[in-house]
Amino acid sequence: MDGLETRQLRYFVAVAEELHFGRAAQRLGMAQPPLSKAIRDLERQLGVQLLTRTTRQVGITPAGEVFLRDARTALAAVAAAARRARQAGQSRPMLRVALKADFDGGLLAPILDAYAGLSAGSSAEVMPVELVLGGPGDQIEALHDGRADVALALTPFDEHGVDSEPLLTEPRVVALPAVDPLAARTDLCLADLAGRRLPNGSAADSGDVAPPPLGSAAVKDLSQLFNLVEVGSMVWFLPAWVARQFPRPNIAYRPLPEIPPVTLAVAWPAELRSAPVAAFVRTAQEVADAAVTATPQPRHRGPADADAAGPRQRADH
Amino acid sequence: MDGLETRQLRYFVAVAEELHFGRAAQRLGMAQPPLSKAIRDLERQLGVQLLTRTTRQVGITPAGEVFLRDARTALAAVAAAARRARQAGQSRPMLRVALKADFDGGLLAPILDAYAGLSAGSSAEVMPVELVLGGPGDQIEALHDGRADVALALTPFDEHGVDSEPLLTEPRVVALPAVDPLAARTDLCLADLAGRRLPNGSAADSGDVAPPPLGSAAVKDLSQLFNLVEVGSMVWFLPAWVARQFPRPNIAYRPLPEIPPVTLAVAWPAELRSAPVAAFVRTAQEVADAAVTATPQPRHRGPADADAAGPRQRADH
DNA sequence: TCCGATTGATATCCTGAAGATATGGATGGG
DNA sequence: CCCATCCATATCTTCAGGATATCAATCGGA
Repeated sequence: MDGLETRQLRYFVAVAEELHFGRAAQRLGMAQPPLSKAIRDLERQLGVQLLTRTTRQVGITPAGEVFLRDARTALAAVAAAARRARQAGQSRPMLRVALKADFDGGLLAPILDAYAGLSAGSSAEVMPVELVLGGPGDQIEALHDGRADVALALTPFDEHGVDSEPLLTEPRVVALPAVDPLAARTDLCLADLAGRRLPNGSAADSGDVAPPPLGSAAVKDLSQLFNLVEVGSMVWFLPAWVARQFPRPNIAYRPLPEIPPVTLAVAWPAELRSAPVAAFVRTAQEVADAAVTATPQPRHRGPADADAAGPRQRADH
Repeated sequence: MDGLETRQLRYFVAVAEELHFGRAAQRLGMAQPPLSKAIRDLERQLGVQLLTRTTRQVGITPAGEVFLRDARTALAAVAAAARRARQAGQSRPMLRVALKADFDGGLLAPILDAYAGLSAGSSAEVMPVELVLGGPGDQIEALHDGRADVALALTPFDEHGVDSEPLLTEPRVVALPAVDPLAARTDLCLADLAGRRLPNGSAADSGDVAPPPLGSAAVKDLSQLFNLVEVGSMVWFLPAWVARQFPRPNIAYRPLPEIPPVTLAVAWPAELRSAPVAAFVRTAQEVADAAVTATPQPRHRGPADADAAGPRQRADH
């Protein structure tokens, strides 16, 4: 009676995403008829209609929607099992740390140093670190499908299935072309950005003040982002530490009090808190605490930037 | 390259649990040779040795341990996908509430009433309730594999992958045979129970003061438990509300300050917070609050029990 | 030390299900 | 009204999952 196979889940996800049997079959590297049959068998097995097909169009039922969601997480869980097993089988297992390039708040290097330095004490809970930078999806997704053991991510993110501890909170600044008239002003508000293209694609003059995603998947690293900003095709919201770490002559960073601050957090799969992960998390927290309390604020740029890169705050949970 | 099937996971879990190919094959309803081959193929596919076999004995490697854990959760995720899809496909979808019989703190009936009464307001977020009482594992497991949408459970439980809100906290009492000499005393401590058999199976004279599990899977409901206690073969720790709800002539409930109190909580899968679930959770909290603030303490039994069933406290997170 | 019992591995055969190809039928657009 | 599009049906083929029989290695006991 029971016994769903991941193959069936993969097939359904493909069809549900494409809403087109032909394209889904092509994506799966198979012919269309067996795919149709597989989906029909799946529906019969579940006793539920997942898709509505006319001869011209495929739609998804409410039950199909929930199954699509659950199928995706189940597939991620299976992939995670495989990845973690492979990882655990390595003779030199690595602690895989996922992060978005340049979005570490300047903490990555000291954290890695401190973590490596831990080996003097108890060697068992320290292992070599491997950075997971690219790949599909965000860092949290890398945790879910087993590509990484721990992640540095900017909140807010999807907390489902992960535990996390905040490391540091900073306000966000807006990155403008230096030639932009707004760059001459020190106090900006969201309304001033009317007409400029924002990260979420919509123009700023639409009334939404929702916090724009600053980790849009489309832009892979800061270099690309800086290029877009420099040519004036976009403005962007960035954590203040980025303004501190990456001064650029053609880009002006300005504070924007309306935008809520971001928090950099260390996250790991909720089920899994191995000794090395725990040690890494602890180390990260200690480094972040030290950075907040001990570090004098570096000010390499103009006075406006000093405001933008206001005092670091230890994030409170 | 990739493409792990749930069948492979089921096979591995069986072998890893039995540590015996023959028995595992029997459990899976298949012959031993293909099972051996399947496991070997799995290991080759992962590039990792999961089991150590001599001709006489099967052991599990560290990698196998982590894979076993992940495989179990992946299988639960797949099962959950199937169950929830079936559920969502029903023409009259039900809100399935998992709980342990008689362990609802007396809140179940008022919660259900209040929840049903909600339909007057916004009908969309209320659906008929189905109780999930039995089945393998505990209520949290029922959430994980999709047998239930919400659960009432006693903390502490495994919080991984679930969100929860506490409803009420009460001290625990010990249930003794009325004829037990200790029943004459009003103030007991753990040491007094030396020699009696405790729920976790170990005798009380072993030095552990760890909170004994009061939801041992072995005993399905309170009737069985009461029988065991009445014949003097066991003493048991129970939430104080049980003493209030189920007075028994042959059983004495006595307070035991050393045992930490329990909290009844409402829990749901972390990924899933549908409108009906949210409404149920809210209703449960409101009912619990009302019960704590408004209910006069009913006292049907002797003075000692009154102490045992001390004031209800609203649980603080 | 030897023999039998236990247990996993190997060899060979078979069945069924996954998949391919060819084709039909329904629908929407021009 | 016809053609293009797209899902369903029918039939055939292949191969992987599984069964049976057997071997090989190890442990225990006499």
